Amino acid sequence: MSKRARHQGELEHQVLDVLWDAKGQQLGSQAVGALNSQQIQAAIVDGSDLALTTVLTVLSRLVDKELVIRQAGEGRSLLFSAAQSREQHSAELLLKIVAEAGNPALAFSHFADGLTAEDLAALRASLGQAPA
Amino acid sequence: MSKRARHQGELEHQVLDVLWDAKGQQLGSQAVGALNSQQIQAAIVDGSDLALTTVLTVLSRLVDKELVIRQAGEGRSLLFSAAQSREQHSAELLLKIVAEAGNPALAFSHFADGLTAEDLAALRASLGQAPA
DNA sequence: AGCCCATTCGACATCTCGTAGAATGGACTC
DNA sequence: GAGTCCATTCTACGAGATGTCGAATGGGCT
Repeated sequence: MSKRARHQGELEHQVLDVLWDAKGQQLGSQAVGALNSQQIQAAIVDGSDLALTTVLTVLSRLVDKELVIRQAGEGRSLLFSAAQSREQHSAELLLKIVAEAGNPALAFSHFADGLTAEDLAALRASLGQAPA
Repeated sequence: MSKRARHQGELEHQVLDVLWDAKGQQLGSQAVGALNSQQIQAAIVDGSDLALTTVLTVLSRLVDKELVIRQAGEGRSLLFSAAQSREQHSAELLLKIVAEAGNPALAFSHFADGLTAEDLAALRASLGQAPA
């Protein structure tokens, strides 16, 4: 049964990725990127086919963490969708780290040093500064 | 014995904090903020006194993660020090998140929205001096 | 009512982390 | 050189998080 597994949180992350991608390309349906369990199962790139129950277990754990929203769909099926966009989630993590940083200013300077020119420009832009 | 503990990674974080503080106030000794196990044990604010072996176990785990550096000290004692400053560590985490963010620009704008005015100013300042 | 299938429950394995006693080994003493 | 002392290392166990499912449930449909 147990198939030498991925790193910690890997599967949960993969599921979130699927949901985030779905949310990203919403086609107009009012249900923003909501997918059912089999669609999620199918979308997980992981070579080995995971049991549907495995996907569902992960999904319910993500719901507990409030990272995924579960809503009723057609018949007795359920639809899952990411609670936030991938970027909102990233921003939340970013903020959490800044909150724990002893000296934000110093952390920011190291951070800026490590960013690519492209990302740096994007950051400046989002801060409302002229890019140059 | 087991004192139903802290959250995940709490102790490791406390130990890192001690080491980071030590690194911050280096007094001139060439050994940059290096402390021995008992100094670290004593510095951990945690009300309950942890066994020295507990501190050592955590320390070796941190060494494995390359977050702490272990060097020989007086006699058979060992000295431990943080591999990076608290802020460098924060910056690394920040960069890792940005690397995983699908759309950095979008993530940055959400990030900026959540920052306090103070942190926002600090971020602007650190970007201001960045090379173009 | 009976069958089907989506969902939920319950389980077990592994890994991480907290926590620490027992064992080991080098340094120092006599 | 043997004995002692103490820092370090080994080994271990409990709990929580996560991966992974098979079995049990339950609602809807024929």
